[in-house]
Amino acid sequence: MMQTTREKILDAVFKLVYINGYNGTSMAMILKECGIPKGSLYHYFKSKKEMVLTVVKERINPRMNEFYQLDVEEGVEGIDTIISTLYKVSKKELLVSNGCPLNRLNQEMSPVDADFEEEINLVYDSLRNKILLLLNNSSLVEGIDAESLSEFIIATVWGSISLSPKQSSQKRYLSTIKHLINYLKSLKV
Amino acid sequence: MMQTTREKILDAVFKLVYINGYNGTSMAMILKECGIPKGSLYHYFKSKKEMVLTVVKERINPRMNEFYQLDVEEGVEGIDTIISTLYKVSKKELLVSNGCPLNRLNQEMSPVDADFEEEINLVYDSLRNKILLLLNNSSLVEGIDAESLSEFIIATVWGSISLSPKQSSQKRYLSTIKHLINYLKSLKV
DNA sequence: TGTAAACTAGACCATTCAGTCTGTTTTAAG
DNA sequence: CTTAAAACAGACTGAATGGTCTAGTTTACA
Repeated sequence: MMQTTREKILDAVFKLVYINGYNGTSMAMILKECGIPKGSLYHYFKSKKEMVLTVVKERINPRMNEFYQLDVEEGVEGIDTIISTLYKVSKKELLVSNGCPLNRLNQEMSPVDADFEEEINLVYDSLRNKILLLLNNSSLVEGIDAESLSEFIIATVWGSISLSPKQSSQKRYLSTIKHLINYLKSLKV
Repeated sequence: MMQTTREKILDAVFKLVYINGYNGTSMAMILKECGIPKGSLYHYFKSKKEMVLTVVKERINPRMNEFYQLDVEEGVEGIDTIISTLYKVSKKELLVSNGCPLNRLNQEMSPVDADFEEEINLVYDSLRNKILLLLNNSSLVEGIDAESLSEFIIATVWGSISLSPKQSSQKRYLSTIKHLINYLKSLKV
């Protein structure tokens, strides 16, 4: 199936912003990457900002949901779904190469632009809520607050991915995740 | 004591880059912030890049060491020093407001510039090595690898700080750190 | 006090930036 | 076939970018 102009643009923007960040990516770079003239691009998006926000919605958000498959399964303890997802994710190389695209943009844009903050938090919240749902569907040892635990899980995964983005080896990342899994297992009743 | 021109520049750069990132901070902004004319500034630093790298060395690095006081204490289990430092750090508000300045710059610049990557990794490594030293000075339950545990600690703390930098409340951050402390305590023999 | 070096000062420069403008071509509907 | 809208195309614009240049001023020391 042939890719539409709009899709070509979004793919190029995702790729370049993932590597160079928002301010590090110029319109000229984007135009060159997707080989589409300026007039066409501005036909689809009214500004650079709107374009990148669209990438968050239509590229990064689905990607996050694809990576972190965290839906409630019949007859499976929620926390076991989380653990097995963590295992699976730790095997996927591409995620680690430049850190988490959402987190990267979050660091750069959220402190400086409320629209980005809002859009990025939507993705983050949906992820956290899925984890929360799974945790509430589990029997945990007493005194464990599911909400703060869901934050902890996300914080640790994101922290692992974002540590020294360029050279962080798969192995290093994996051994970090093992500690998280280790901790989660200790919370099962 | 009076502040030198060079110090004024570094302070302004630290502040602005912390908020806006590297590419989001222009020379014009820096000049305005510190009220120093261009010619003077370029007398001290030959380029924007050199200037920001100097900020990493002379502002961010000492700041990290000041925040994370992780030196070996006589007669104290290393892991207890880590735990009490985590407690202390979680009470310091300023760190959380815009995330960790080192991590922020890391996310933006490391994938794109080898000099930044190197300089930032120096700070990160010194922190990790301190933690490693403390862990090696502790009795941990069997099967725990101190090296990967030190990575895990940093990943979790950085992840906690960087999650939704703007609005992440102190409370939320604190409850995340509690899980880390909880885990660390479970590893004491 | 003479003088070289350190520092201050800001006008100026080429380049790049995001975004606009004015057309041309293609598509789809009647 | 006609026609209006959607899409393509790229030259052009004003503002902002990092950095240079040529001065003037202060400092430190001989």
